[in-house]
Amino acid sequence: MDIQRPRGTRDFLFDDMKERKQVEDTLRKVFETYGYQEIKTPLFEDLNLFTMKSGEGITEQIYHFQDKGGRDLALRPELTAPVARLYINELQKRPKPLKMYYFGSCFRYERPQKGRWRQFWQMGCELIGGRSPDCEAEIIAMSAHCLEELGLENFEIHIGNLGIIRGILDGAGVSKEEQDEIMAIIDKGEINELKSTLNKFNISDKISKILLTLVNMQGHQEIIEETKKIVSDNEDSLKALQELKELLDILEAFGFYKYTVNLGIARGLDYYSGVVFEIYVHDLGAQKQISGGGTYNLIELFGGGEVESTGFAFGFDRLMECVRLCGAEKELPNTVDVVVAPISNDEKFKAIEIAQKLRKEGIKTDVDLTGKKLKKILSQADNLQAEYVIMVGARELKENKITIKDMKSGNQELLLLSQIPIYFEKL
RNA sequence: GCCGGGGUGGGGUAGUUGGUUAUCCUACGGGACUGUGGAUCCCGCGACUCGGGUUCGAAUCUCGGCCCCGGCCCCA
Repeated sequence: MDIQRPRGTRDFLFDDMKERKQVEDTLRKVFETYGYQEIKTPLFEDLNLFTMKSGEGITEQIYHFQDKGGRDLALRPELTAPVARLYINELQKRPKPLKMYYFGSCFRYERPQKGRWRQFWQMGCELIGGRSPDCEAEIIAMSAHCLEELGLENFEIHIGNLGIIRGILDGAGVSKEEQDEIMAIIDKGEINELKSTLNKFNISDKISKILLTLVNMQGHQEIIEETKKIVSDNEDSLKALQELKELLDILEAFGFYKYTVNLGIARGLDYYSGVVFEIYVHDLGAQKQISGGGTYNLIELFGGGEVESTGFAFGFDRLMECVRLCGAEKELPNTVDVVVAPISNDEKFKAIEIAQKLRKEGIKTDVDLTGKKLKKILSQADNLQAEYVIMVGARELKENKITIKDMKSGNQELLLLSQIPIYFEKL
């Protein structure tokens, strides 16, 4: 019987994992320099955690099941809700702001395609209990920092504030449900569908015109002034706009200018409330969004206190795709530094002894225990990109020596057993 | 869930107007070389995605499943 890997999942081989680990370590390092601490939540959670407030879209894509106790559980489709739950369960009384990051896989039952898998990894941060818009600026600047650290350049960071459009809709007396529907269509970017929906909800021509103008607003700081004129008679919108302006100013203090103000971004998940942002890499094709985030009020919805929180996550697999695409990969570390080669079976014990000494010094060492011929061992060592081979043979051992071969130059010399640690001090 | 393109040894491929034993490269194992790698030569290993149909005969035609790729929907 031939058992296949489930659809939409992947096996990662040695080099894949080396590359992924490098990217993971890079992000981890950046997050930690901003004072974020790692957390880990379960792979599955109570189904309600996700169905409650993540919006309709996501519930159809959830892997859910009942365990033997009849509990309705779900493989997590995202990590923001689990982190909010963790906060409410464990961290409510900690001093604020709380900065945390996570790295883990999520699951969605969807049709796989480029940049989309059924098991995928997210790496992101949540900043709970900070002040808006300062924490939003930090999060955005930090995500840009991550991308720069990875050597990526071809990304665009789009920033918007849902409060501007929500303010207009509130002012026009549009219900929460209708608003959500409208926001979903804006997120899609379907102008015609937006027009017909605005019509369907009997929204006045004047308001419709404002909305259609807003969703197309894209640019730099000048957008703020232009938008101010358009929404001048709506206080909530003006307030949201002012907040966005402040965010941009702070962002520039962080040293980041390469942003795009985009009032047309809405985010798929319903729990976002204020500032939202998305990062695109157009070369990726259809699944070009590598990150998204914003400010949300999940914690309140789950029965926690009234706490501002902002978060974002990288689609880790898409990030990997970018790194590959841009040729930004770093050199992969070698598998072993040294291979110890017993010339015959008689030297096997001695070879093991030498290998163990090296390993205890932290040197990546392989020792051949299969009784291969020296020729094969050298070939294998070459394949593993070992820097040195230590040949342990009867001739040398008679004088308490071994032969050490530098695999790059091909040079070799005799060494006393006692000198081996000294020889490798430089490694 | 929908549309389109695919699936041949471990990896990459040739072959598809149906017709002997399915091509080549590479990787791997062994040998030429009894203690010296990345070279050469020889030998070996190993595949038609799965199931049904048409046929004297199917990798090749046909139907369906599975999986992969690109796109839609949706999303990271």
